Amino acid sequence: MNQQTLRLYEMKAQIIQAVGQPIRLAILDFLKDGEQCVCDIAKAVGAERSNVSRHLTVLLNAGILECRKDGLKMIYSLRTPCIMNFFSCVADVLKSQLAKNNRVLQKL
Amino acid sequence: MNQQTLRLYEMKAQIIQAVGQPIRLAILDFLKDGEQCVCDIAKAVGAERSNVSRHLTVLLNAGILECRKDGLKMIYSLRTPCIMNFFSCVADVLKSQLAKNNRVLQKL
DNA sequence: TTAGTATGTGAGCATACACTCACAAAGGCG
DNA sequence: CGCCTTTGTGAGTGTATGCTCACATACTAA
Repeated sequence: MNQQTLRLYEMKAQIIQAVGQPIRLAILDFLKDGEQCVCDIAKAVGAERSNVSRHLTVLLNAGILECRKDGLKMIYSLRTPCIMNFFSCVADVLKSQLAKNNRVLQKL
Repeated sequence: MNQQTLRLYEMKAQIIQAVGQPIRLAILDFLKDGEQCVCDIAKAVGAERSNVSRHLTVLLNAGILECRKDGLKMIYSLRTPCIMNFFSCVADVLKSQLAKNNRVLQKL
């Protein structure tokens, strides 16, 4: 694997990793219906404001979110809504995984 | 966010997180063309055998890979090839991100 | 059986990550 | 102006992650 290929994998991994965290998944799920400010996001996902702020920074740096300032508030929104396609893929894997577990359970 | 919803996000996050690592991305990319044994995977991605073995365990636990034993060798393969749909989504985000960076660069 | 190969795993280490607390900056409102 | 709200960030902490080395296990072949 050459240096350039590795770099590409690293960039892709950064994006995927940004999505692979429960609270950040909840944030994306909450934002799929439209832009929201930090305090409302924090209420929706049930986490500390400062913590949510950091999670938003991660998603911002990964290029998944964008934000604009509106008076006191910072409004965050999905920059690439295609990111939501992720979730159907993940749901497929999850279903397949649970189905396998069920097969194992039934053999007990 | 109730306990059940949180649990669902955690399960999804586990799957996504399993994919969000450069070497594991390389492994999946290598396996998309067919099953392979550990030593060949290690050669392909250019990492230590023991390290590759652990990465394979992560992907196995996430339900993304499956394996079978063939004599001395353990043969790994994609269990849910739909996982490859991930990558086109990621590529979209990456392109969009690079395009934005280019626009910023041109303003300098 | 003995030697060699493929694989997985315990131990240890360095780093990254998620979280909380406290505080500072920016803006709205009396 | 002073006070409150919203947001981001530095510092500290505990845990998770990725990696390597050494070793044990399982199987093949002479």
